[in-house]
Parts: sequence; structure tokens; C-alpha cells
Amino acid sequence: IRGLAGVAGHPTCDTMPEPIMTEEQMVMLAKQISAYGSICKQLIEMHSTIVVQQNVLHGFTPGQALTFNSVMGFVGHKMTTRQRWTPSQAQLQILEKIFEKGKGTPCKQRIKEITAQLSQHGHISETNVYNWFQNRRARTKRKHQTGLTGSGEYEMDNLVDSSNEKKAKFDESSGQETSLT
Amino acid sequence: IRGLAGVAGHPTCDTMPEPIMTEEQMVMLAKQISAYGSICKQLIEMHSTIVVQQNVLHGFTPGQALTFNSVMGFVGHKMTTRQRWTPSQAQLQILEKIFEKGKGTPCKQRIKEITAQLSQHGHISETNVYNWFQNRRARTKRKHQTGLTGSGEYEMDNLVDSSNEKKAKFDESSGQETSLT
DNA sequence: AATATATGAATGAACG
DNA sequence: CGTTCATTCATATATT
Repeated sequence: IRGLAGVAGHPTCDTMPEPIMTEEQMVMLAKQISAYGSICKQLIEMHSTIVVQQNVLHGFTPGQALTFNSVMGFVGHKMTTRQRWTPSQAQLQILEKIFEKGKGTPCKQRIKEITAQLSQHGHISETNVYNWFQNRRARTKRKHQTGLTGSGEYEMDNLVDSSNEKKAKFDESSGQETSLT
Repeated sequence: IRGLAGVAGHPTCDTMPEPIMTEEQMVMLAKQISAYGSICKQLIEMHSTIVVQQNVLHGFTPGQALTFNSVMGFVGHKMTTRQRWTPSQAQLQILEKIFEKGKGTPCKQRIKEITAQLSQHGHISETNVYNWFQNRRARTKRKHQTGLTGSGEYEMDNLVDSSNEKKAKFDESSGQETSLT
């Protein structure tokens, strides 16, 4: 971020004999502008958010909804620290045991039972149990995908590891910006 | 990016005892963000132009050299092409507002309108809008049920205890802040 | 402390 | 529409 002014500001362009930029300069400028662009995207979004907020509350009343967090939150400032559930060892063992012998499809009633059982070993909620099984299954599957590639199957490129095309539909109907005003 | 706080005139937000902004601070922040947003739009456009020129001059095929993403790599920002739509804050607020009064099932035409409106705040497709409303409604309902048949996602307010589950975040700015109708 | 990894939680998209 | 999957985000933990 050091040099945008130096390049784009061109304070000494009057002595520049050749107005044409070299490719190197060009690349440099592009890089720096890109860096700023990244930051500025957030600024723009921030601005539009504020505009929306102002529209929502007519003539915004401060102290009611416009907290500092609400404004700054999406820029990356995490001012609210949310701690997450951490399973105890006993809970983990039970969960693992259930996961191994069980199926990857925990029904709701089963979740309740498991939660009841695990709550004897520490604070836990059904949501925690549900999430745990979801993550456990998903990550097991993914690990198997990346792990056993030696079956002569396709080898994914390292860049985009989409692993499946089925989710690649990516509806693109927003191509025309519908330039209403 | 953290310089933004400095820009907003709020360098010590971490020690801020009261997160509510005064109206004065709010106005100043909005002004400055507006100014930056204007400048940054030009920067982004500038960058796009440069990239196009570069590609034309050197016969680069897009995606091969000097794409925005490739150039952004050095910043460390994750500008990797996002395959999954992520609503911007402004879009979220609008969606929440519509959801509040819209009763959840927008017809096809309504979806189109909403999509058109939201595309002013970022790329979006009608499918995105449709999915968002579907998810929003389903998850809201599930949260209210607190557990019935099924084994899907879980309600969050089930076993909330004083220890964990303080996932308060700052949802007060999501959309249902003002008690307007 | 700074970085890397593991993993709980959140959510867009898809399935039936 | 309800449920499930896949991906991403954020934090706790491990490693240097």
C-alpha cells in the first residue's frame, strides 16, 4: 500500500520525458489499484448499507439501532467475541462411538437422546450434537475424497478443487443489471 | 483496513464503553464513507480499464494474466472467485425488510422485482433471492418449533445456558430493529 | 507471539 | 416446503 500516491499521483510528471508508461509501471499501477479496490469494495458496500439503514428508519434515530457494531461489523471488525462449544473428552468419545457404529443420518429423536446422555458430561445442546454429526460426516467424506485418489480416477487440478460438477449450475440471470433507477 | 476506524474519527473503538454512536458520529462517518465510496468507484473502474487495455495490448486472454484475482493475490485478500453467492450487508437488510412484511412467499414477479432492486448493491440472481427466502422462512419456522418431527437443522434456543450459546452477535441491525410495520 | 491446523457454527444451494 | 448437503467463516488449539 506504500506507493499509490507515488505512481498515480505522479508528482513529477512534468519532468517525465515520455508520457507512455512502461509495462512494468503499468503492472505496478494495476496492482496498487487492485489493492485499493479491495478495500474500496468494502467502503462502497458500507456506504450503501448505511443508505439502506437510513431509508429503513426515516431520519435515523441514533441510539436505537445504529450501533457502532452494526456499522463497522461487516468491515472485519469483530468486536463481539462469540465463544463456541467445545466438547469434553468424555463427550467426544461417546460421540465418536455413536458415529462409528451408527449411520450418518441422525434423526431428531436420536439427537435428543444423545444430547441427554452427553449433558451428564458437560453443557451441551441438541444443536451442538447436530452440528457435530454434520461436520463429522462431511469431513470424513471429504477426507476420503482427497485421500484415495489412486484408483486411476481423475486428478483434480490444484487450483480449483470443486470435486463435483453437480453444484456448478450457478444460475446467472443477473447478467443484465436491470438499469432501473 | 483498520485505518477506517481512524477515518471515521474513532481510533479507539476497542475501548469504547458504549457501542451506540451519536448522531454526529454517524453523520460524519456516512459523509466520509460517501466520499471514499465515490473515489473508490473510480478507482475500481480505472483498474478494470487498465486490465482490459493490458489484455488487449498483449493479447492476453482473460483469466490468464492480470486478472483482478491474480493480481490481488499479493494483497493476501481472499478475492478468490466466490462460487457461492454471499449477500452484501445492504442486500441483507433489504431482504430482511422485505421478509418482515412480505410474509415469506414472494411470487415469481415479486422475485424479479426484488432481484432488480438488489442488483444495485451487488451481483445477484433470482435464484439467489428465491433460495434466500426459502431458507429464511424454513429456518425461522424451525426456530419457533423447538423440535418436532424431522432431523434437519436445529433450533438455537433450545438448551441455551448461561455458559455457552451466547451467540448474540449483532443481529439487532439485521432488519427488525425499528418497530415499524 | 505468530502461524498453522482443527473444528464448531452459519448458510447458500440442492434434494425429494 | 421441509430436510440435507456442501462450503465457508470464525475461533479454539497446536506448533514453531
